[in-house]
Amino acid sequence: MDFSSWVNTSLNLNINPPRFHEQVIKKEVENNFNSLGMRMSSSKEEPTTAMVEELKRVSAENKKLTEMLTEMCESYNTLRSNLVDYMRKNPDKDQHNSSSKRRKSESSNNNNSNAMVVYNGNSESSSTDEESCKKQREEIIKAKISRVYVRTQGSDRSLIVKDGYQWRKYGQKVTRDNPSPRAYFKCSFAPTCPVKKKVQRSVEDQSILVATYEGEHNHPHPSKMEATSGPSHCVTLNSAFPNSSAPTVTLNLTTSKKSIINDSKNLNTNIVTPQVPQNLVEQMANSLTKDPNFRAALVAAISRGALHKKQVEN
DNA sequence: CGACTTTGACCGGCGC
DNA sequence: GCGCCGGTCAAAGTCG
Repeated sequence: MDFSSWVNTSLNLNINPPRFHEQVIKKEVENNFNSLGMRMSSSKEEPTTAMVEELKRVSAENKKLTEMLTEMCESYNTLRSNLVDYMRKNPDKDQHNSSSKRRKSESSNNNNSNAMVVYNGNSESSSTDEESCKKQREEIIKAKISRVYVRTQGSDRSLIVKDGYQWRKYGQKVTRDNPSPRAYFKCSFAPTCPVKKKVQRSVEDQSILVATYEGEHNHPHPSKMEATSGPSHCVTLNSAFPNSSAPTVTLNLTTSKKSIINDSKNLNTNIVTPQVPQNLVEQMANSLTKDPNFRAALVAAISRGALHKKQVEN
C-alpha cells in the first residue's frame, strides 16, 4: 500500500500551464548555464568550481533527503497496513459505541478504499435494468463521499467551511448522536451541480467542524476561474478533489494551532491526533520530491541563485 | 428587490 | 402499522 499514491499532496506551484512553464524553466536554466559558461571561459575558474562543488553537494543532499523521506514513508505505510490488519481482525473494538445502523453502514462506506467497485458489486441482480442503473448512479454518488475536518476559532460558532465553492444552505437539523446542529448545503455555483455538503461540529471537540461532501462537482473550481476569490481560510491541497474520488488533505489556516488534516480513506477516524501533521509533512515532502514541476522550479531557483551569486562576485 | 438564511413541516427509510 | 430519525422543502425573515 503506497500511501503517497492515494494522497495527492502535490502543490500547484503556480505553474500554468505546466508544460509551457517547464519549457520556460528549462530555457531559463539553459540560458543561465550558457551565460555562466560564457563567463566561465572569460573569467576566473575558482568560483565556478566552487559552484559546481556546491551544486554537487546540494544534489547529494537532495538525494539523501529523498531517500530518507522514502524510507519514512515506507515505514509509515508498513505501520499503517499493520494497523488496518489489526482493525480488521478486531472489528468489535472499533465499534464500541453501538449507535444506529445508519452509522454502521456509513462507516462501512467509509472504510471502502474502493467503494465504487464494492457498491457496484452489491447492486441487486433481481431489480430491473432501469432500477439498477438508477441505484448504481445513486451508489456512485454515495461512494463519492469525503470528509474534511477544520479547526475553527473557539468563539466561532458558525457552521461555515470555506473551501472555495459557493454553497446555499437549505436546512439545519439537530441529530441524535450530536447535540450541535447539522447544516445542509448545496453547491450553488452551478445550478445543475449535484454536490451536497453537511457540516457539523465534532462530538469530541466542538472547535472542529466536520464537513461531509457527497457527489462530485460538474464544473471547475471557482478559484481556478477567479484566482483571487477573497480570503479562503481552508486550503484543499488536492485541487482535483471535487471531481475525483481521490482523497483530500485539507489544511486549516484560520488558527496558529496544529492543522487538522483528513484523508477520506479514513473517514471513521474521528480523533484528531497531534502526530497527524507530522504525516502530512512526510506526505508533502515525498510528493514534492516526486513532483517534476517542483524539481524544475528548484533547479531554476538554484541556477538563478548561483547566477546571482556569480554576478555579485563579479 | 433579489439573494441568502432560518426554521417548522413534510417525506421516506428503517426497526420494532 | 407505528414511531423515530435524517434529509429536504418552502414560506417567512433578514440583509445588502
